[in-house]
Amino acid sequence: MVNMEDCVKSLSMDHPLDTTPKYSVTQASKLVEISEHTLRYYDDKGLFPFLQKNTAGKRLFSEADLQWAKLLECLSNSGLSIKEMQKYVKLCTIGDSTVPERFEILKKQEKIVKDQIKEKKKQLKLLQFKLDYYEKWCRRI
Amino acid sequence: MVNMEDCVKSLSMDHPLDTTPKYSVTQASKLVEISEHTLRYYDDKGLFPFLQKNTAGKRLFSEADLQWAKLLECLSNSGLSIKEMQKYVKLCTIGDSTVPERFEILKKQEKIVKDQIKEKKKQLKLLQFKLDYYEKWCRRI
DNA sequence: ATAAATCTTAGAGTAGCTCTAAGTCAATGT
DNA sequence: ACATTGACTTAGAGCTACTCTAAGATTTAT
Repeated sequence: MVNMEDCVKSLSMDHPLDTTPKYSVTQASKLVEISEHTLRYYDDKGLFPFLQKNTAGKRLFSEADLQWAKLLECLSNSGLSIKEMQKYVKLCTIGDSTVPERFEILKKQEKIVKDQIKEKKKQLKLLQFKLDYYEKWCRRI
Repeated sequence: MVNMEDCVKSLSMDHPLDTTPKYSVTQASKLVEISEHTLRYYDDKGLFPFLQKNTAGKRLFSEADLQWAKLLECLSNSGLSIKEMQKYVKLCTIGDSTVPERFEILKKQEKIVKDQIKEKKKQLKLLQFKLDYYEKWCRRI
């Protein structure tokens, strides 16, 4: 069994990983720029396996949880579904034996993001072509 | 009042614009790589203002419609909502007087796509950092 | 101690597809 | 000529990932 630190330590380059509960959902939301709704939604879906709650049931995010949130956002934005993220979380909680499988998941996402960048560049070109056309049209009047 | 050609001619760089109805929804879908469902959905939403139907009510896409579909896809992928696309379509059908407004819409989308590319690059970096970490971990075993 | 702020949950609402079902129509085989 | 096939139509249901709302609990400020 593995802990939060193992899951996210690759994200903490310079700072030692801090798992002490510190931030309310509102504070966390502001720090990671993800809506409170989404943070709660992700937690409800089990995507914060190490998130703590105080006696009153309030969520308390640590620095490590914030880093983890950033990874979730990255995976989601690159097209991973909630279900697939749940699977990834599960693999993380199982432990080191799942590293190769986790590697494959991220490798696949890496390719997807690369393709997305290519697509975005195409979109940009198309928009700029139209803008250029409109600009010329305006000058010709 | 403006026609289909005006709306999409900036997209037809080398080829003369062809507005003759040619392709069924299935054929069009394959050509532009957008699902039949989505093409019908966009048409139902009024996003193909010049799309023709034959006597039996079947949609017939011209080359110009295919180019237009590509633009719709681009706008959608860059984050424009259906409502905003409907507005853009409306401006196109009104005519030349709306070119400045259309320009502003596309200019805004250009900025958005540029930001999206930056975001994607950040995501890629994060994934590659994790991949690198996993790789090192595997070798260390 | 009362009011305001901040949190909780369950569940409804939304956007943009995505799919299904039931029916229409043209082309082809017998 | 007529049935079958297959590609199309529509209306509307279903899905995903949020996004918001309402009702209630707890903390904080006066």
